[in-house]
Amino acid sequence: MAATVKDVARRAGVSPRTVSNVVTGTTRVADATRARVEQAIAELGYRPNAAARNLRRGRTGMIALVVPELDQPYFAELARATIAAAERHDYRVMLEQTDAAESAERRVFAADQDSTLFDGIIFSAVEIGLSDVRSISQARPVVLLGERSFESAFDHVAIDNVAAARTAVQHLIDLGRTRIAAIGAQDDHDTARLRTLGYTTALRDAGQAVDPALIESTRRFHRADGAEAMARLLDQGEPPDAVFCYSDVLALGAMHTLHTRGLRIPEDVAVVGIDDIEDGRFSHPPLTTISPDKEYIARQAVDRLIARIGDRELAAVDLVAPSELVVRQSTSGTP
Amino acid sequence: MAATVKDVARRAGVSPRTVSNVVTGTTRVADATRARVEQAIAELGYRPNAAARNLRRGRTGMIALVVPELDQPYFAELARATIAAAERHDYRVMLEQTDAAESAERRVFAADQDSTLFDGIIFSAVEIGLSDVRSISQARPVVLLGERSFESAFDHVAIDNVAAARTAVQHLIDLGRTRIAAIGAQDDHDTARLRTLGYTTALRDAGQAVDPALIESTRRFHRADGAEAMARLLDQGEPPDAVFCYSDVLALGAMHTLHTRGLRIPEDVAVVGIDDIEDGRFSHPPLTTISPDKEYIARQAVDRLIARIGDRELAAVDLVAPSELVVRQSTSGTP
DNA sequence: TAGCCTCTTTGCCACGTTGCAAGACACCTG
DNA sequence: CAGGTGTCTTGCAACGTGGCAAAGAGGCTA
Repeated sequence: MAATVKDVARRAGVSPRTVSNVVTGTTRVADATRARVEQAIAELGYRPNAAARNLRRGRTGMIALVVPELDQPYFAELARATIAAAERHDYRVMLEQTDAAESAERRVFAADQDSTLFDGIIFSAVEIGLSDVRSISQARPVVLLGERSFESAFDHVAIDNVAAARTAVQHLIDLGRTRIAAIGAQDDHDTARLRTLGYTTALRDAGQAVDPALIESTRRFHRADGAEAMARLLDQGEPPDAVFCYSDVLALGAMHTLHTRGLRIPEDVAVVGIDDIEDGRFSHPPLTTISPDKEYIARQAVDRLIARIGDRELAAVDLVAPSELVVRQSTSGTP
Repeated sequence: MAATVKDVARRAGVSPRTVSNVVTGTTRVADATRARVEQAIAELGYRPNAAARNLRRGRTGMIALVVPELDQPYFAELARATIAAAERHDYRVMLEQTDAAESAERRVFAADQDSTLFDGIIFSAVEIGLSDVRSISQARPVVLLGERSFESAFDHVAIDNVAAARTAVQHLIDLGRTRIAAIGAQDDHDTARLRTLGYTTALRDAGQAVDPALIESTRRFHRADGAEAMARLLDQGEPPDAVFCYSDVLALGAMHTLHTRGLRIPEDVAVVGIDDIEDGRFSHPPLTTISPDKEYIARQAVDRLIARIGDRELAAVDLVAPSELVVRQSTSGTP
């Protein structure tokens, strides 16, 4: 049986309350007393019981970060940044994976079940619908990451996806490319929709026609999806001379196919992605990408969530995270 | 204020105890009563309070997985598998990052502080020393992942690193390579040491000399470290014709340098890694690697940890996870 | 119809902690 | 030396749940 405040108190010859005062540091304690208590704590190896503390305090000091897949580099990097941001508030982060739409429901439900385990939730899941979020939000504060069509009701942090996509495509246009494909479109995915909008807007602004045959949908955002989409594009009559991928991982998959087919990057096909994951910096060739400020996103999301935990009545805000084009050899040619 | 069992009980016209019986399902409850209680739960949006439940039950249903860096693909994939394995036992996984040796101490300490938050810990951190683990292990069950020189004292799951390294290097020897370099050696890292042992053993068994100049140490296991180590190897007089990297990420970094220097893979330099991360399947060329069974590792670690939570007196076991060579184009030539 | 048995439901209490507010004590000022 | 001030310590109670064992209800057998 682990030692409790009572045991420590007995050993140090003080009341349990004083032990608590020493441990939490909220109240003034005489140096001599503190020393005695600390020694007793050390001797007994006392550790505060988190469950009891949580129960008494009415909060757990934990927030949940819900992502589709932890082993997608973007989310892993985001998770890392989120954990770091939460740490500064003395909060811990519990990671939840939704995997896929179907599974997501189950998970979200599970998260809701054990809800009292978290003080708040950061959702970076794409599959979750408005009603799901709403039902969760009744119970506890929620911050959403990524675009949402129903964003106004909740705190929300994202890059400007239309602008990001436009910038990426404009970069390809500036290189003189005229058959620019897109990989990653998804009708039921808000972020993807905005990126498609940015893509078509950029083309139209440049006076280029939008060819639906050059817009490839993918079921998910995996390397394999990017590879398959690229293969489909190449199997059409006239291949593209550039491709804008809605994520770096898709782009890496697309490049895989291009290599396999013996096409040169960027001479035959230029490739640009979004996310700026580390893989892209070391791929062959290194990947041009739109780099969202993940630290900013994580920090804002955490700060906002914790503010909301403190005051449930705060008005919802939309925060736009910075993002910038990072040009590497997948578009700019071999150095 | 959230609804409690008392509120539900009042509404359903039963005692709080009956509500608890319905929720936990441990005791028989008449169908009519159950229906009434469930309706009241739904109406009030009642959710069990995790803190109170943990306090009463004396366990939290959470385990910690401690890894160096979550955004290293291997650990992200391992985390994913661990979360899935834990889920089958109705356990949740809390992820902790140690980042680096120094930071690790702080984290481990923090984990120990809040110790009662977890029922057990799975350590996949390389920087942690025996004394650290021992101090933690006093408080709660621990399972170690990866090689340890002090393994006998704790439950422990790992691949056979010597055999894995030998297999990888033997593969390069079989291809006729004669100047086989190694990237990733670290004197103070048990896993790295065993891999170096496997490397030298394979060379000696094949009658090849071990050239210390071909063994590159790296401070960490990042892409950049692999890239730099490869550059150092190439800057020496005679370049290697093959390189065995102690992780896929190192290998991807090494390939980056090879591409930059205009060397062909595998014609000029064959590359093999360890970990079988997804990146390697889509790199250019796809990476030959030793594939450890991550699902096995995660499952065994979780099963073992939970068994130990149930019985603290279990004898420590060493479990060897399967691993196999996966040959791709980074060694076998362009298809 | 009494007695026994099984199935349900319940009351009591403790898990370990901390908020609150009062109590104890020493010391200082006038 | 009384009164006051500030510092430090304490007792009490409650957070919400579930283990235990006993009480209650209803039905069946003899």
